[in-house]
Amino acid sequence: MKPPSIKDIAKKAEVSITTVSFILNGKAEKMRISKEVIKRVEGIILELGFKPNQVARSLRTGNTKTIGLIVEDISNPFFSAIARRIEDKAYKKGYKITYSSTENDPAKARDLIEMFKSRKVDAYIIAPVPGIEEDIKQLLADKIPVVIFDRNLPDLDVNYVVVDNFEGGYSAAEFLIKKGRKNIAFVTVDVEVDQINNRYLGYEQALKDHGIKPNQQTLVKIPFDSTEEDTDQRLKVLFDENPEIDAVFFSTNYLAVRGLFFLKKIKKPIDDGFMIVAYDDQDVFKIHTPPISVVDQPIEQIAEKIIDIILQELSADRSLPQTERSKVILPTKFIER
Amino acid sequence: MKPPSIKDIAKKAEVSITTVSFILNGKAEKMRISKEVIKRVEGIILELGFKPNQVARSLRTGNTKTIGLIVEDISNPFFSAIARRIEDKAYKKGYKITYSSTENDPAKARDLIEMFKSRKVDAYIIAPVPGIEEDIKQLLADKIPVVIFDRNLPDLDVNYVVVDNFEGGYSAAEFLIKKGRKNIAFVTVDVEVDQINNRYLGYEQALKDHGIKPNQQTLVKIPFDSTEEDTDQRLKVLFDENPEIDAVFFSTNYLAVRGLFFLKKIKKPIDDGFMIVAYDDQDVFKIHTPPISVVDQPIEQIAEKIIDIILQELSADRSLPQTERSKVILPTKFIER
DNA sequence: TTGAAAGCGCTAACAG
DNA sequence: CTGTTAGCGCTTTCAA
Repeated sequence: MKPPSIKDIAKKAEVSITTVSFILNGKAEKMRISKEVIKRVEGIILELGFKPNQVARSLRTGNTKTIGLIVEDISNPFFSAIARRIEDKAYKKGYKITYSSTENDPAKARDLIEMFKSRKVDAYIIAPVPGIEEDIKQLLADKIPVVIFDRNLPDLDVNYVVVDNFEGGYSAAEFLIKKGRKNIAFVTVDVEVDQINNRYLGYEQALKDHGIKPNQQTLVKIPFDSTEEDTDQRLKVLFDENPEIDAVFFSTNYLAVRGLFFLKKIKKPIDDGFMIVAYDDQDVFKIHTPPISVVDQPIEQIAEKIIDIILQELSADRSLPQTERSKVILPTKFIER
Repeated sequence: MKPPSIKDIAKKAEVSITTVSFILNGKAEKMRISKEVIKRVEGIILELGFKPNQVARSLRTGNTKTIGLIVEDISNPFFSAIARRIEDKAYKKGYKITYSSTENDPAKARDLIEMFKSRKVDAYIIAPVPGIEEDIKQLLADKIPVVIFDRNLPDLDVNYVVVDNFEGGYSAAEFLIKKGRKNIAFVTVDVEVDQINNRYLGYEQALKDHGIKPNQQTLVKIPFDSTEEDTDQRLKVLFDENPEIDAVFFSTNYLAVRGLFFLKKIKKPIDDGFMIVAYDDQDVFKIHTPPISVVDQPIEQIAEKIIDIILQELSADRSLPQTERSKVILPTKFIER
């Protein structure tokens, strides 16, 4: 009942296992193995339903045809959409994806990288949390392909695919300003990551460029692991203490969603007198009444770029001198609704 | 620069690799290896940052500590939410998840199972498509733990975790009937899977129990790979040809979302004269104006059950006679909004 | 209490 | 053109 091994095939076909191996790996031609032998062996392979044991192959060749995907939370639509597309393209090249969620916890992220390492994944796609620079550096030193995305780690020379978050923040704030908003609150997550910071900086710059002084009172940082109640509470404080707020810019998709729930709960209407802008486009924002304007990230392109870089590095000759790292910055698109 | 192997550790510690292996696997006690040796070896392991090569270990032991997750589409919130929870519990037991999306394509599903097989994943969690019964049977014959979820394959004796879809369909239809609806359309996906069928049967039964004759004119089956335009077109036909419709029951989350977009586009108001019910709860339905009533599936419980069954089978002694398969049917909850 | 050695299934260098 | 053989890194039996 055990699956057949290459040995069984060889025995049944009355050839050596080398021959079978060559046929398996498409090297039959090059080795000038006779047509008949190939035919016979292939027949037996089919007949016995033989599938090479990938684990043994991996041990021997050192590659697992597996890519490790490390994100913040696979159930976040942004990440699951990326995961979906990456999987698709990788599958076509014979790669599988194994994923893990960090929950923004550097210790967990580090642990995940360790697990992936011991499992010998061929390449890493990481939405990094601060504090894992060293681990990534280690990967790089070992010449393992790595692409980071969503957030950049500025002091690391590594492939990355990000969007222009500064521009994203700027465009959102500018839109609100042009709509006559004077007191635009900024609600964000309490994690010091590059992409979030840049969204804020863009927002700040837009205010300054239009002669508005950023108000620290209306800058709210919500802990990543905050409960719904806690988030609501913080938003309540924001609005209670700053009744003059006439717009809110949410720096992440899930905070915007929570914000919408909160506003609904307190029955604060979103209308000409009070506007909302979110980051990332999702069905929720399109379908909301009124629809919510968003800074849209080109998810498809992001995924495409990531997997392109990975596959290209995977197929490159590692002994050659390292080519330039890919640094991709994609534009965001402001969608007015 | 190559990572240290067990051999390196042994050499440096001046013991045999057997000793190191025993220490690594917590068998030091049982083998009565001296405290000092253990200390010394552990020190060196830490010092060299040695991590056992999981691939080699897998080849030897035959298990990979990896669970294969096969779903319809990882970017569907229902599946990504399940994926998230499964990952979490599996991680705590030292298991990793590798996922794949079938897109409801039996050929792809079969291919995925093959890939997972050759990669020797220890267990399978599958949201099955019709047509892969044989492959699953094969897995079962090989005594590999399998749990299917979301949909059941009625002729297979396999562990499953599903919700009571009949009841779900019934409750939704009954709700609409009690709200005075007379012409309730049923919009569903064109895939003959058990769970979708049962949703329909529940709906049908509810109508019959209340003396309403199901109308085949208002039963729409939309191909799984339908484009947005095509879906819209089919919905348009539904409404154009059946102006008497006063409610729609969407049998899947994504169809309901598309439906909401369509209704918005044609400006058909959802109000006392026209109601919508969806399957699966999502932010979109909560936040919609008016909010949409849904048949809620207990995602957390589903994930929990799945992983419990898997871990339990994984830890069970395979040589023992197969215990009863777990057949879990969880109730749905109708949420009136 | 520890070590030697076989072998998991496969690839590939080398020999014929 | 095909076969022999040496490992990849680890676990585990058996012996000492």
